[in-house]
Amino acid sequence: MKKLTVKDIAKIAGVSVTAVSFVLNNKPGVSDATRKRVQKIIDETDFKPSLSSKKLVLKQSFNICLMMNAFSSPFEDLFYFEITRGIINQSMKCNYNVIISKPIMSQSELPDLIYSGDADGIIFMQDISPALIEKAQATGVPFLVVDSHANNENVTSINPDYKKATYDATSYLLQHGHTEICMIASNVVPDFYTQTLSGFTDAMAAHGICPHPAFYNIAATNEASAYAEARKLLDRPNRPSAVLCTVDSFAIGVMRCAKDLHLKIPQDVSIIGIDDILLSRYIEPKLTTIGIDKVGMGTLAMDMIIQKIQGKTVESILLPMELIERDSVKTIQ
Amino acid sequence: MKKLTVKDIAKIAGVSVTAVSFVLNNKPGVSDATRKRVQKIIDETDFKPSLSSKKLVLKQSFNICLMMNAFSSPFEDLFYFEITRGIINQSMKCNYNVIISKPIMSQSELPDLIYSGDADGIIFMQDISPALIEKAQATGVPFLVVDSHANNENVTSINPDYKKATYDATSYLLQHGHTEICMIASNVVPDFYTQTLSGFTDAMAAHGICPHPAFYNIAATNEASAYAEARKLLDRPNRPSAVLCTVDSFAIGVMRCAKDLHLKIPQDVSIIGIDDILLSRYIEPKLTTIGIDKVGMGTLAMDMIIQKIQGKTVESILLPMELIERDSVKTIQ
DNA sequence: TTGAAAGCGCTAACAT
DNA sequence: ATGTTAGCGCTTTCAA
Repeated sequence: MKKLTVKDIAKIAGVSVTAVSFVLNNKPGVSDATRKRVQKIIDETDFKPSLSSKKLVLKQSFNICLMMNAFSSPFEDLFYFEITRGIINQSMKCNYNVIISKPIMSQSELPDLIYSGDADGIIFMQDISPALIEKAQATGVPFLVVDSHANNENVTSINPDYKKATYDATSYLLQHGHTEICMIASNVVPDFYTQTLSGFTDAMAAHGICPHPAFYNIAATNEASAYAEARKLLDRPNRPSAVLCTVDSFAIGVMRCAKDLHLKIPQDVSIIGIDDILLSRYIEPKLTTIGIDKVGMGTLAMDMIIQKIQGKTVESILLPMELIERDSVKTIQ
Repeated sequence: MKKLTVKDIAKIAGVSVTAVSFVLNNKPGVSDATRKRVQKIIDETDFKPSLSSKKLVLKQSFNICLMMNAFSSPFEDLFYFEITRGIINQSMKCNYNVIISKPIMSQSELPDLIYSGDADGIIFMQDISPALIEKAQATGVPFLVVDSHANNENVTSINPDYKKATYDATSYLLQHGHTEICMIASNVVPDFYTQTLSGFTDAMAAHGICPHPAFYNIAATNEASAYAEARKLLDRPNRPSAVLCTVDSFAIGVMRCAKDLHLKIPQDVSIIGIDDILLSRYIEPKLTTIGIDKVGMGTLAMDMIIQKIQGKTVESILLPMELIERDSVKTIQ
């Protein structure tokens, strides 16, 4: 059976295509009687108007491009995966599609679909290069950044409050009697590094402790390098009593290392992370960490990008994180 | 600056729109000289043709709809999440977009985008109801099912060989000296239940063992119910020496239960799963399981749906699974 | 309230 | 090889 068009419906109903269009889009300009009659035909024939043509004439795609960083896509990274779930769930409610893409040519170029007018808005995930921001701005397509770790005045962003999270994690450790605390931070994104660093030193200072740089000048990029750093840190007599990881995946590396060194967690070392990825509650012992509602972040991102598309001004937002107490930190006397 | 169109390019280059269209689509019909000249203008102006209009005239959307059953269970998601990664990666290479959606109104209705001609093909993930299959067939949009757990003649599907997987898991246990083996199976999908059941009993029979129905008439639906079943199973003197779970997430529930009962794994109970989800290699002890290349499954799904879209006939495929030996099974004398 | 008709920006059949 | 032109299926202006 041939696919029906507005023309067909108009013919069947004995009205003009204009009337059909008005009925389809709930617009005034048709009498109640006509509207009912047309609606009946639409229902009976189960007619769904073609989206392609609507998009063409409206110059809207009803697509949101979700741009992931080349290295950690939502489907490689459990943290972003949960945010993505929120984005997609919300997109369905808003009648938008989300198209997952990534920058081409080493992150400095937007994909064609942006230039082809096939996206009404862009959600960037994770840190974004200044070059990419510039390109995005040049297109005029509304965009925002989720978890950029940075605070750029010119860019609408949704960020967890990592500084406070680190402050809280450190305070938690201090409250449990730890003073020999090491921090393994991620230094891939400078802003993130700065935020976590000051969160850490501030909390230590609040307890009158000025940590030795060797205790916090420790950077990792992933689980493996966190393992390597932990090795240097833990494999000696005067090891710290606690290690704070600014990313849960690092904490998982540190835990693996501790086990390999036959150190018991938390009896021999306490470990705390930040992020609360899915794994954290399943590893042994369950990881104490600072978490955030990631699905909610995604929902928020979708709502905000739609606001921007509608031309409203949208403010950047800093989201609070919360301590999730599990089994990887012990109190020391 | 106004968005350029083929007309503009044609005017600038002093040729017809046909020439521009041919150049854009690498089609014959223009002289080399013209092609070069037009291409130069295209490059200089950084012109990208509108996709909406192309889609309208070609009656193609270049979208693949990925239909997921549930966004609920994080465990199930972990399995499909890796398949999705394969699908999306491959879609980018093929210049298709994947739009993630789910059936509306309690799984019996396809989303509007299918009826609006906004998807060239559908990939269903997980089991699919006969009603939904019928609806999909009625639309005429090519589709296939990934991990349907079933073998429907009329539906192109990609399935892991769960029967053989269960057979292998059981054999592995038997080879390690276990005879008192319990199986916790998933009974939400009848076909899956049947396959795993026969895999189990066949392997037992091959070793001359006819297991008591109480040892395999055990069904669960998720981690929590697997925990509950394990409780009944393990909390008694004559408990089995090994339990086989037809889904890794069940195994995780069983492990949690064993720990709560102060049973050591694998010293007191051996546990084996099927699926090899991301968690399985991180829990303690690392779960021995039967795995499959899930990203590869996704890649394959994308390739197959494109074949179908191109009108080629595509055969259903049964994929082999492989034993992944880790730490949750011990040898008994 | 209604309908005719002009596009939206492409592709491709057809004429030159 | 090149240009003219008729759609694709909608929305919306304008006239009736």
